[in-house]
Amino acid sequence: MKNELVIKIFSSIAQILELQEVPWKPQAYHKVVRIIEGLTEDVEDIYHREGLPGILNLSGVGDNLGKKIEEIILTGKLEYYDKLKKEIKIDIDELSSIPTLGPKKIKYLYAKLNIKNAEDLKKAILQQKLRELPGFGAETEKKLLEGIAFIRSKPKRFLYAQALPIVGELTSALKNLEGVDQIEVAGSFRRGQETVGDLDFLVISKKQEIVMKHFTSLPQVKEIIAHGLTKSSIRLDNGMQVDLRVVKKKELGSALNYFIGSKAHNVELRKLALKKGFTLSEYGLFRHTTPKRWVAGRTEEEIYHKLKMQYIPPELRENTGEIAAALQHHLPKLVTVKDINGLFHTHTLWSDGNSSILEMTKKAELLGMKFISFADHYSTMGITNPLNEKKLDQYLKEISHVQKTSKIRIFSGAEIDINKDGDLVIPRHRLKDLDVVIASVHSSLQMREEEITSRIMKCLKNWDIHILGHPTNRLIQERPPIQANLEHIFQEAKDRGIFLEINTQPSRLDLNGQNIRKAGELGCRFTISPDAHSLQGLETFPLGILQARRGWLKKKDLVNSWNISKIEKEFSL
DNA sequence: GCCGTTTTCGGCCCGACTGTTTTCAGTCG
Repeated sequence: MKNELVIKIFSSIAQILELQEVPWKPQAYHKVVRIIEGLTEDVEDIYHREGLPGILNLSGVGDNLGKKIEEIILTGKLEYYDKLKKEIKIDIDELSSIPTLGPKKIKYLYAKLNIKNAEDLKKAILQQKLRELPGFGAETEKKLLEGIAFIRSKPKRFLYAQALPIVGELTSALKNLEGVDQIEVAGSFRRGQETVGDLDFLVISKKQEIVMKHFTSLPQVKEIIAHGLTKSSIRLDNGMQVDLRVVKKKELGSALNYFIGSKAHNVELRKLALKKGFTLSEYGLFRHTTPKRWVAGRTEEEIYHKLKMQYIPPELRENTGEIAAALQHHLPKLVTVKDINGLFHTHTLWSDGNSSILEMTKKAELLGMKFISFADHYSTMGITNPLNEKKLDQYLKEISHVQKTSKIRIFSGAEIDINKDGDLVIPRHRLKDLDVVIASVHSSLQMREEEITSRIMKCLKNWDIHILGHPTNRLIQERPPIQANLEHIFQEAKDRGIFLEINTQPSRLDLNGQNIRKAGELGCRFTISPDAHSLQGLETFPLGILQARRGWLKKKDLVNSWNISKIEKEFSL
């Protein structure tokens, strides 16, 4: 697990080099950071499999940076970085995290006022020393002071599911405004990223002034960061930044493309455009003539079309091979929410859920599902109010009872703990009583890589299970994934015909898009599993579709899209 | 520091907003 370390060290180096006004090198480091951020596997895994050549294969990585990555993988540090850090006495990471403070100002402030960190800066501002310097004024002091307060109380990134209602709220607040013809959300939210840092909106309007005035005076606005005619930025009460751009109808496609990103995707797309004799900006695709001539930009589709490539869905735009695939017309036809016929992994009052089997079934029906699969806990953890052998019989009886009057197919099942030794905590002969068997790790999450890998492998090899539940056990921004060798696990799951779960609990999203793609390339198949403990919990399943799409999955890769008889056959029912 | 169907040298995405200027540099996305 070295990606984060490489990212941290390289970002820091880039900032130091920017400070030293070294030309071009910072961009090279920044570029590699972007590449690694979008990587579907860890550089350490690549290195162990393919050695240095595998690292050099990454775009933007040449001999020099390749060897530096190798050093970080092998030693956990980088001599060049340690040396650079000694040269500069400044806490560059802290200072450059302050909004509106960049390398030029940091350098100048160090030279003039010996400011080395945020604390020094705060003192200097309170003594009103900055405003005496050319290029600085009272307003700058105020902005920087606010910036320091902001980084000290900096909110984490928001979960996708937390951003979702905010997007809905802001959309309806702006949509009905006089002069707004269309509104679109862009940014990482539009790409379905599991967390979002800020929100980007685009509107088509001829009444820019009115729109911007309304936007910056919404009741949720805590701070106005920028207020212009085409671009404004605000911060909401909850700390989230929201940007709004007003664009012309003719430019909506190119603006959307630009602001949906990712940045890495945009940079590559612009380079590709250049090669083909165009320039691409948020204002359109232009033919390289003098004067340059507008050729596309009303829609995203026409831009990709003019570049002689397939339209690339936002979820794929991470510069991880989608541009090459689109040029060859090899993009997968991604699964959609409409393809989903039913849901796996739901809990009821029989363990730690909040609703009955009947209520959950009705809700699934209301969501347009053709089947639902229950999976109450079979566990040794008392806190989940788990099933035991006796309860299991009653539970199965109630499922059959509800099935009699239900319009949709109900699959029985259980989510069974994988114990420390890699065995399921249920008598083996009882497995045949269940339609769907989910095996999950819930305890001893701290085991070393070899231990936890062989624990899960043993379960996959020796037990007749259908689904491996939340395979990495991570909780976004709360708990890291288990240290298992996922590649081995994915391979075994594939060989044994075991489905991998895409758990759609908002803070799990496990597997995530990157892991899904890796497993999908090995030939694995998947379930969308809301892991619902309530009626509302069932509604989270579209979050899993976003991850599936980010993992390049097609309809047939998700069991949820199959018809009932095919599922029954696959699960030997 | 990287990269190459215009190049192994000479390029490297590009425009809006802000504050402090009075035409622009710095920052950001």
